[in-house]
Amino acid sequence: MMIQNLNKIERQRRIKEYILRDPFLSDKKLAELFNFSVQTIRLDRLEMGIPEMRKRIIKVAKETSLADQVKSLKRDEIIGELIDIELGKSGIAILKTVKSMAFNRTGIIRSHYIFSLADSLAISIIDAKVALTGIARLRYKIPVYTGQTLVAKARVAQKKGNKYLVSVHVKSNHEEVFTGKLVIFSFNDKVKKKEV
Amino acid sequence: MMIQNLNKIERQRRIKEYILRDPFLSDKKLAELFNFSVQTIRLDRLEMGIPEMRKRIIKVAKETSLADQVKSLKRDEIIGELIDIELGKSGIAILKTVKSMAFNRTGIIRSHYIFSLADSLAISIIDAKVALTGIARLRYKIPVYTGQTLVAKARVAQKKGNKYLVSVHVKSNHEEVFTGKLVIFSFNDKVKKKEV
DNA sequence: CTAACAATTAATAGTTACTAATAATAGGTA
DNA sequence: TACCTATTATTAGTAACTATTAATTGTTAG
Repeated sequence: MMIQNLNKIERQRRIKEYILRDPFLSDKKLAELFNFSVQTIRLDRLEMGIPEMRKRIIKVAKETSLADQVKSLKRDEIIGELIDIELGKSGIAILKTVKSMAFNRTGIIRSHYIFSLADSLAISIIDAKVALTGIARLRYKIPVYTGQTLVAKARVAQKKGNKYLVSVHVKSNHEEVFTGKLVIFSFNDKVKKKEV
Repeated sequence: MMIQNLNKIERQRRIKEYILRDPFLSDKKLAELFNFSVQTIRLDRLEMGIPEMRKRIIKVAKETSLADQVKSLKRDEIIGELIDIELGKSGIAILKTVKSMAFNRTGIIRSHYIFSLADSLAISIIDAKVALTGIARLRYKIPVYTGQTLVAKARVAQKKGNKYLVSVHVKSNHEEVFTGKLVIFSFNDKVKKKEV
């Protein structure tokens, strides 16, 4: 019974994972995968409160069918729009958040979009051919929801040789939602022309 | 016959429109909407080559499903591919870097792509409905160039209530290029059952 | 007027992927 | 031995179909 029980729990854990990764798996397919009967799989699903395949598919479909309209964002749009910049000193960028940047369930913007905004702004204010992020400390203070417009302000706080300390503050409606401190290294690989 | 014919064509045009706008309409619902028999609706669908509701839903779902084999570039370019996961414990994801993720001048992958890989992996191993990044400490150790494949390993290092400390290590060719420590908070908006 | 034809509806059998309930079986444990 | 858990089997019923054949209705050309 002990061994059986453990097996059962382990099996259910794996079934859950499989379904999470591939909601299109029917009970029959799962039964074949795990070499258990269809009935056992069903019992497992019931015990875990996982709905049948067709309902799972409908859920997945609904989550996105409404969303789409707005297609894939161009990568550069992740960066936001540079609205002001003083090379070597500071810069401001804004990003209008859209549905595709958010978790479907909650409408909360995924953290890496905010980091992308901060990071690209920080890099773009460095007055060098090449700038690379070395270390970053990020703090997400308040969740940001789809539709909110983010304003990022970056400032070079310190400079030692080719090492810059840049602080970035992101606000939405005058409320700070994110702060970050980035250590960025600059390199002047070859000839340095005027500017960008 | 002329009038009938026109009606038929008109009806089919409208059915097509309805289905386009709402792929979840079954033949029965369409029959009710148009006040024709289910059989007529079916014939119309067949004549127009429109698949049945369930297939339409599957199509919609697959277009955006994370688990989908045929991955939509946009999303996967950012998130990478989950290749193993043990909910609540650890996970592995890989990301094949491409040109569009890099700076043109140097071919070095922009840091936020690496963070995105790490961050999404960290979030996906949290066994909760909603997980949000709160704090992050990142260290970029070696530049990554276009074409390199990144392997990210995340592990829950600590858990206190709904606060998780997740460490992520990203390697390329067995060389560590990035490490990060993320503090993630989980939320169960709709509590169902307790587990584990 | 009627045979022909299109459009529509009905009827029937078979499919998939289930739910829900009940029963049977194997392998332990107390 | 009686009980218990896990597993498997069986049966009836559901939605939403496919595929086929047949019946009905309406129009119209000869």
